Amino acid sequence: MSASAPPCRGRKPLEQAQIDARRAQVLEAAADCFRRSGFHSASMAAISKAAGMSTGHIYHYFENKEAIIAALVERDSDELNDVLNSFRAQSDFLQAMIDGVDEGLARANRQDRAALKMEILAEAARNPKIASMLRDADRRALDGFCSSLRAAYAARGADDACDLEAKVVLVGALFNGLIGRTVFSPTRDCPALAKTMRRAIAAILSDDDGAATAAVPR
Amino acid sequence: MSASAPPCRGRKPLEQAQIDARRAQVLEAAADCFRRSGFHSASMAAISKAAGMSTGHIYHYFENKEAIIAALVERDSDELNDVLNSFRAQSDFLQAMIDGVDEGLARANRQDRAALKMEILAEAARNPKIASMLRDADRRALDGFCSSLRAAYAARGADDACDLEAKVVLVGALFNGLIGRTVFSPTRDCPALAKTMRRAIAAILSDDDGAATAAVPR
Amino acid sequence: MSASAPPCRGRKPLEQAQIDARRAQVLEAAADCFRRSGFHSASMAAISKAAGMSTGHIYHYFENKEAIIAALVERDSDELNDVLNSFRAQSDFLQAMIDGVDEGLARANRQDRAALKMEILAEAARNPKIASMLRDADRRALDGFCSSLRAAYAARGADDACDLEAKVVLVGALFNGLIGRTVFSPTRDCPALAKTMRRAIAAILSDDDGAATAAVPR
Amino acid sequence: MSASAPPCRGRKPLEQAQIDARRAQVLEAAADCFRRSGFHSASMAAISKAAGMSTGHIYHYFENKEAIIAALVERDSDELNDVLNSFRAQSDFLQAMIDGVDEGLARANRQDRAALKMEILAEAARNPKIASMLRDADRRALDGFCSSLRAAYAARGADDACDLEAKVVLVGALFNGLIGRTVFSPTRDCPALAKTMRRAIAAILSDDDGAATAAVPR
DNA sequence: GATGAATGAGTTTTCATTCAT
DNA sequence: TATGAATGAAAACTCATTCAT
Repeated sequence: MSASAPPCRGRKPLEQAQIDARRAQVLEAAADCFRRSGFHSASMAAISKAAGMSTGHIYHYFENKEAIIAALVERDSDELNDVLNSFRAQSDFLQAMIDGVDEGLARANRQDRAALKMEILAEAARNPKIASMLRDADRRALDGFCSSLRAAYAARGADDACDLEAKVVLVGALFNGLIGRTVFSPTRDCPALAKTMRRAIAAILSDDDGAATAAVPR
Repeated sequence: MSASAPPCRGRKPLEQAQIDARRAQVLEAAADCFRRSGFHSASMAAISKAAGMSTGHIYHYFENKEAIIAALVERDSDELNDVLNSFRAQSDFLQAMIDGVDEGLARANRQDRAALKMEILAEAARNPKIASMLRDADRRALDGFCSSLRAAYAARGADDACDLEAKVVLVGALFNGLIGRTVFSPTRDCPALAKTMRRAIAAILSDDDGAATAAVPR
Repeated sequence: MSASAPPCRGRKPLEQAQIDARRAQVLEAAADCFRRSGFHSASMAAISKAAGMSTGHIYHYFENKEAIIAALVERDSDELNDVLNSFRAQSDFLQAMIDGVDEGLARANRQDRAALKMEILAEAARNPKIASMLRDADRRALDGFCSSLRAAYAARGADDACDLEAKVVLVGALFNGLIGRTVFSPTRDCPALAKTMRRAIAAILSDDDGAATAAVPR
Repeated sequence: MSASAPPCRGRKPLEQAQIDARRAQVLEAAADCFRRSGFHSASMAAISKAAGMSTGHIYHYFENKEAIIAALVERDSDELNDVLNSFRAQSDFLQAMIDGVDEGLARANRQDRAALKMEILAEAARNPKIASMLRDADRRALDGFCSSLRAAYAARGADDACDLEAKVVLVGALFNGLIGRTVFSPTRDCPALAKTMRRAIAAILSDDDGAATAAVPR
């Protein structure tokens, strides 16, 4: 009400920054609700309450509930790109991936993130639009990792590594599989896990695909 | 479908076998609906229609919707045990795990199974009862794999392998991570993936935790 | 079907006595259920369980749920007649009514009877058929009491008492009002109540309607 | 009906008065439905239709159906207090009670009130929450009448009347018993009843508990 | 006579969405 | 911009009743 007092700038439409802030505010609230109740059991009333605004007003920022879900999925998908970029910023991309294990595990182990991730995957299984978003984000991340990896192998003088995409997919799967566990059984901090994980990643990324590797260990 | 009960309205007290068949019939229908729409968007009306019986009648076999979900989760949780047993039936447990990769990938890649799995994990994130069921099943499977693995290592004359549980968890994560991908991007049949997967599993299960392994692949 | 088997006493239709016994069995069970849950919240399933027979079978003895209710109302309505007859069996009808206070209070104070009575009255308010049954029973009881009272007054040499029906109605109201209390607040055994009650009934039944009686006591 | 709120869809935050009016509107509609069909057979759809609003909207004003019932019971319970207060406003409390007979009979004889009252008593028999509400209201009314009566007796120079509560209970029972009759047989206006009623009440409230009173009327 | 599986309409309640203010 | 009252179409679940056996 009195909040609409003009800053001398008249009754101009809220600047884009304002709008973005509001959207972020809703998104944050929605993420909380969705984590707790899932996409479909979280009511718009609950979201609006958590966001500190009226139900009706949310519809100024999002066309409907599905749009909120989509925006959240988008936001979540961006995160992997951040990780990619942080690896790229380091001198040795390969080593960065292995060194990133500890932080990766810590992320995988956060209940709230895990819950939302599972919610998103479940939604993707039934909502083609969401599936498509995930597919695109996945494509981008895969390409990014592959190109950086290719460069890393080259710098190391290795042959152009074969089956790069399969490698990246598997490293990703390792983390995502752990995220899945988190929802029912958060892993306590575990050095053994990190160590074994590093070894697994190293094995996946290594390029010597000698026949022996498929044999039983020792 | 596979229901051996004729669709006629039998009235003599159903024998247990009959009852079980009916329950399975409902479960099958429910799984279908849940895959398509998720636990909470699939209506009892849809399930009953798919099961070929009236809404009301479903409640003769399941106390409520949640009970159907729980039964499905139970059924799904049993599957890993079947895998464990099939490995145990083979002469070399370690090799069996590695040889099982192809079949495992095939399983992981089935859309319908993946969708239901994600639905279950998402539900676990918000429903403590479901989480607890998963936790129990996970515990049982983990214990089973660990004890068989321990025996396998001993037979091979290896030291008592350290961090066994971490190893098993990671191998599981690898598959579950791939299942997660399946919902948005089913992997076409891919020999490279299988090969890399075998190498990864071998590396995880191998017991030489030399410091070198944590280093970047040559 | 086979019920039409001819005599020889073999598969004869159940004797009337049998049928009556079954009906009574159902009625007893239904009364219990109705007391606990009311006419409309008590399910046929609950009644059949309490009666120790299948739901379907109840419909051999009663056309439908309403018929059970009606039969119960009928049964309940007969009770007042029993009281009337017990009074008539005594030498002094008037005195019998006053002496009956203690037993009457005891009856009025039984939770189960009170609950059913209120259920019946509530039902009568919405179900004309039940209302009509109550009206008829009430008419019969009223007439019975009035005629016995008239005889009693005559024997006592009193004038033909005026407003007999009003008197009887009021005595009845006294008891029924107490029954109403019982559902929320069963009166502990209370000599004061009985004493006051006797005085009230005596006053009601006494015929000297001197102007003074309408005045304030003392 | 008496709702002062125009049927237009106002959207500014309703003031308390508005809210109260809406609640009253729902209550009025519900009372009508309950009288006709009873608490459990009256559907929320019927109530909302009678109240002129959508089913969903009723839940803005009442948490659920039981809350509506409870509110109605509360409202009904308040009425006896009004009667008490009107008696207290008169110069002679005892006389007021006796003079109040005509109005009391008129009240007792209204079909709609009687139906609702029986519904409430029946509900109390199975719903402890309602029973408790009735118990509390009864307690308050009893205490109120007793204290006023005690004062009246004292003013009159009578001994402290004994068994006051029993007296009040019986006077109440007299009226409530008549209300019970009303549902199946509304008493036509009847001077004889009123006269006898006054005599009964006078007898109940009078304090001379001579042994003679328990004897048969001359 | 006796059973209880089966039906499907009906119940209460929730919720995304709209829109007058 | 912001509100929240209002809608009405589901949803899960219950239940009287039927009827093949």
